[in-house]
Amino acid sequence: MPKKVTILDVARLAGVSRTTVSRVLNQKGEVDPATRERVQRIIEEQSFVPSLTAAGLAGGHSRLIGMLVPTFTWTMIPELLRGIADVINNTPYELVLYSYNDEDLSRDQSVIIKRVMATQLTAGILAVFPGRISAQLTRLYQQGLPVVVIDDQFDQTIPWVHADNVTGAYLAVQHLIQLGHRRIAHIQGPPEYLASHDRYNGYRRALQEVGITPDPELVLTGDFLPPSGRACAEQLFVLPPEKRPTAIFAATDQMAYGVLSAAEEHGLSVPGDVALVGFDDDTPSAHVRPPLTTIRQPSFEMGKSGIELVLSLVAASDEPAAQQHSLFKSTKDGSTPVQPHPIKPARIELQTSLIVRASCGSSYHVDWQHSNSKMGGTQS
Amino acid sequence: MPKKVTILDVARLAGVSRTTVSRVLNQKGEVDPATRERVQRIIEEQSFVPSLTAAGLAGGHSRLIGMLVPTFTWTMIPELLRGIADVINNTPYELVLYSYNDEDLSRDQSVIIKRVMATQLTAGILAVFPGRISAQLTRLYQQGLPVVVIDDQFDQTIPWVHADNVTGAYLAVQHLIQLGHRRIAHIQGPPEYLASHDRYNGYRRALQEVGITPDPELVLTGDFLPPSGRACAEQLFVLPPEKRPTAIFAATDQMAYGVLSAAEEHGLSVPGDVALVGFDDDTPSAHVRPPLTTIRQPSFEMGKSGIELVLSLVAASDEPAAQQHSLFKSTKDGSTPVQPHPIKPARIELQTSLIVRASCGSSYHVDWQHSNSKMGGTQS
DNA sequence: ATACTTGTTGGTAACGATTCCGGAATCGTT
DNA sequence: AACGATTCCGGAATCGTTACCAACAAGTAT
Repeated sequence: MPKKVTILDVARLAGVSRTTVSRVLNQKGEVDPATRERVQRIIEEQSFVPSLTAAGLAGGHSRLIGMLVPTFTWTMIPELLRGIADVINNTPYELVLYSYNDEDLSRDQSVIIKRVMATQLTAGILAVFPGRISAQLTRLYQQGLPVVVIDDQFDQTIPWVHADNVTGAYLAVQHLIQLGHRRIAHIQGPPEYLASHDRYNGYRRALQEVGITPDPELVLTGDFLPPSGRACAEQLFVLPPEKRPTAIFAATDQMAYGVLSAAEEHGLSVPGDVALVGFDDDTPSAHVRPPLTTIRQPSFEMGKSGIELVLSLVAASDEPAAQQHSLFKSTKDGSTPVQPHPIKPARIELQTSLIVRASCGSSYHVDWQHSNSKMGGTQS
Repeated sequence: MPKKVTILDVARLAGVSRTTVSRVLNQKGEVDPATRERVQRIIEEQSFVPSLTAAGLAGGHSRLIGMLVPTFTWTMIPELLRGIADVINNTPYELVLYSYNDEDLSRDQSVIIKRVMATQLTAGILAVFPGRISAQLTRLYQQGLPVVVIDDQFDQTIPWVHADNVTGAYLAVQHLIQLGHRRIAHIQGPPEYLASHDRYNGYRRALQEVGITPDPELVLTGDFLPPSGRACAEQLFVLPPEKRPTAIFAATDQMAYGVLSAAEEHGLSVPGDVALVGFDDDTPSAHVRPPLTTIRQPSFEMGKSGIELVLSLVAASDEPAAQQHSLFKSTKDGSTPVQPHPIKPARIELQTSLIVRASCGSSYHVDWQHSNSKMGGTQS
């Protein structure tokens, strides 16, 4: 049980001043290789870890990255977290979790943002699927706080990381077209999320490419969850036979599960009577009956890229401290000019890939290798 | 954009010293109602929020709660987080996320613990499904850090919150027995997790209660995930007919999905040829074919109770600051005596409930209402 | 040899809040 | 009118670290 060893203790043991220890800690300034070595050994021996708290206070910058996560349960969040943790664990940074309820929009949103702002606790923000909240994030970003958004953004200002939803949806629908389907329905997600639009657009593009005009009657809106998928499917199944779709592209696997239930109830076979393709490649999708053809997103990589981007922005706003400081040292001469990020918005787009299983009625031999994916592959 | 208002600014505006402001902030000491009022108004006007960093440094205690989460994807984690966030959002505390990889045990474990210890960043720890790491947590707890464990603990020292896995499993198996099954197999989880043992014990108990001796050949071990469930099921399905089980109780829904796959491949019908019951009530379980009978855990409540317990422990170790301080003020007179928590270990057990669907072959009318659950109920 | 770099190091003042302790104001008693 | 008690408030030290600036040694140019 280490009895709280401080930087001063290390300094004493190494026979130097705490300034020097601090220097080797932050690899700033010149330190004689010999002393650096010595200090580092002592640090190791004492298993000394500088107090984040004190460092934050003194240095004016914190080692904490805020992570905004909606309580709304996206299935890919756990995988995303894995990617994020993977990176964070190799840095001196820690994650602060801000969870907010995306449902009751009015209250929670500004409260959370205020909390993030006010405590001045974090050096940067990684927002996962911000949905409606993303407007508020823009404000934060413009005030100089490094912010990165994962997967959801309408205006084009904040750095972001996202999967190529358009192409993913395009691949899915193209696949159905190649299997001979012409009346293809789409169950889209709520309009608050960019992903909903992107997937819809991919759907449109694939149809239009082969000269099919999208039929508005075949495009329904769900909320990403199974019950809504079931409800939409029921609407489709009661259409007169000539108007009924022969295939359905659901914007999430979860909604596809709902479609499966509805089909069973209506005595329709999948893929015999209707083909079905989902989106997300949730774990259970390989195990439902029939196994679900779907689009896989590189969740792990998205998390990884996202946090790396935040970290690089934070680092960048530390280096050119000269100008950036104007943000915090409120000069007495009146208004402190807000200094936006000089870095151009970084956008990282990751690729999606088609996973062919039984629910689309494919013989598993369709030529889909020309997809732009590196991860393609049928799985058990 | 608040230009970083400090406690000193508030003090000036209110015409008092920062000491007084601090007092109204922490409701310590006596402050004249009038001045308190005035100060509070200024605080409100300036939307001043004290810096957690500075407060932590000065006060010796932090407003951060560490949350240990394995990267291993438990399906109930999102729901658990919701419960935790729900509570935290109404307190001045924030969550720090420590994610660790439960797979490569040797390295990550001590690293994480060291990190938690060393940075002295958090006032308490909430550990979710710690599995193998739980021994290390005991050490932390004994050193005086408030620690609460959710769902996993072998020695009986740390406060914990858990679902009643034994009774859950008991209910599941009892239900199968009531349906007439006698040869009931169990696919259990890895021995590192307490839940695996508990569920196995519930299984045993239900069998023994009706005079059936558990057949070791019918108890297999998986790793909670679908492929392992499939592998175990295959082992069972190749048994000679007279030894083959007529029902399977899988320790997780995910493994049950694997069983479903295996059954299909072997041309066995569920529940016709084998009945199946899972555990966890994952979202997709209502949508697989056939819908899965399972045991539901109150994940949300578990999260809620867990964080509340941590918070109360933290509060308790703040109040009687006198003795507790001996922990941190390492006296010169030699060894600092370690002061264990005076509070008796709190244990909170939440109830589980049987969700009857089609996979067990029940007609949905079995009398299972005598379960100890308040949440019972068949769902679509 | 002197002055001037260059490279290293130490001293000291922040950072923003809490906490201990002593002093002033208020009040009721004798 | 004076006194202690009680309430309320301010001064100054402190937490562990970083930032800034001055100081010192050694090496090089003059």
